[in-house]
Amino acid sequence: MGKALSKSTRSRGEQAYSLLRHEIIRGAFAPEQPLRLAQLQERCGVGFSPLREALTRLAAEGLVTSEAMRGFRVAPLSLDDLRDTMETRTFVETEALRRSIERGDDDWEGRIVSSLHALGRQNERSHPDDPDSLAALEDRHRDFHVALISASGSRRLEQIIDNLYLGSVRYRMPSLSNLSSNPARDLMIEHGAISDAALARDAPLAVELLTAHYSLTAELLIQAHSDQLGRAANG
Amino acid sequence: MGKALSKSTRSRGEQAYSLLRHEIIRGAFAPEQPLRLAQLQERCGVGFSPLREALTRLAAEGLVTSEAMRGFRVAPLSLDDLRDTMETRTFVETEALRRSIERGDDDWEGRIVSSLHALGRQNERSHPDDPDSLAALEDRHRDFHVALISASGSRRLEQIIDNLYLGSVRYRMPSLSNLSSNPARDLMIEHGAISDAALARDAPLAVELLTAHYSLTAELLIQAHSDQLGRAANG
DNA sequence: AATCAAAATATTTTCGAAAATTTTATATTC
DNA sequence: GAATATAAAATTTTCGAAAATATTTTGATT
Repeated sequence: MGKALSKSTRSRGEQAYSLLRHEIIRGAFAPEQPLRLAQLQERCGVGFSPLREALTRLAAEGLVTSEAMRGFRVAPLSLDDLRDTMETRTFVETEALRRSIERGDDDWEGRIVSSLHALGRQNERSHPDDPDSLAALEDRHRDFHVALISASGSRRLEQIIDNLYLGSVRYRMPSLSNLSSNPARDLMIEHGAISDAALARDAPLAVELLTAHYSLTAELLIQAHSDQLGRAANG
Repeated sequence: MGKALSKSTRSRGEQAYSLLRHEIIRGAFAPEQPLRLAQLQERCGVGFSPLREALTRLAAEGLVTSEAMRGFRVAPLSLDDLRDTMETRTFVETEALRRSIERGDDDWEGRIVSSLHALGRQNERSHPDDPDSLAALEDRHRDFHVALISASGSRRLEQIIDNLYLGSVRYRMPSLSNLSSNPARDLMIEHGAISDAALARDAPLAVELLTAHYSLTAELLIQAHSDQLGRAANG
């Protein structure tokens, strides 16, 4: 049997999936907005079947809602969900961090160091006015947090963390420039401190710093969105 | 066909989804077995499109794997995954239990009492030789554990718990008769003790009992499956 | 004007054939 | 005989029309 290098055959359904995923995360659609097939067909350039598959998958992941015979909508955003998501994230990720500190090997340390470095470089390069660079920064940020917990030894925890990240990233996107330009905050210092504590195998400190990191993020996001969502409800 | 009184319009895709979900949980298909569309089309009585949607959703939930252009398979089972799933379940559910004990109101207590009662009744009624009654028992068992954590106040934790239950139930099904007929174990006493501790708002005790409950279940399942999976690997 | 039913329109959902891809079988070469 | 190319079969994936269902509009009645 020939071990030909597998040509990455991305089906149309997967294309549609990742495109829609991106657009929803980016905030290209309003929350609760109906996602009409005909419209999406034009936008994505694929037929009904792969489109419905993509939407079904996104529904299972929580990015869209579906009602029988009434199609799909963009999943709603709410302050309660934001709070819940960030709290749950903290709860699960701190456990995964503890386990990683316990079990992590040289490769794990390498992943932390290199992802932190990449995050720093992208941070220098990024500019609040350039959406692409901010999206890249968001990706590096994610990579760093994934690296931190990448030695937990639990596939299940990793999956949960991945899904919770997905649930929280939508809240960050619209106001990311706000967050990163917050003068009272130096994200790189926070990340560096977490990284140091993890590499020093100081689990209590690392957990405390990660918790503080997420608490502060949650507070800022809640503040940003309580205005925004409140305005939308009254306007 | 059928009486036209259906207000709840279940689409064919949803029918196919819940049918396949059941069959996979029941163990009607072997792990890693390819799920051929033509075959399933006959079995479920629906066309390609709703079938693929159902499979896509099952894949997102972890019951099925999918590879581009090579279709779907029943998700594999492994000892590592079993261990991981039960450990993660314990970690998440004990937290949800703590919060429920903290926040639970009269309705929460009512749900625990009534679901425990229903579990006891079904337990009397069930017979190891009757698969239907065992499936019903499994459902009542699930209801009880859902009731226990139903005042956590966290939709996210509930979702995670739901998915982890789904990930573990397949390991229990084939050998459920083995488990329930284990002479060294009285499940009703274990459940009663957990219920009592929860209603008495004794969080540490309730958590300890729930942990022990899951640990014992995990041990028995691992024992049962290490034989079975080991045999399959060597034979 | 308000209410209701029926028609008209819009949208989702399903079906089955056609296209694309993988897998298996067959033939060819060295 | 092993390896490789080519053809045939099996299977997945996609498309667009048709069916099923939801939503809006219309028009008649009170």
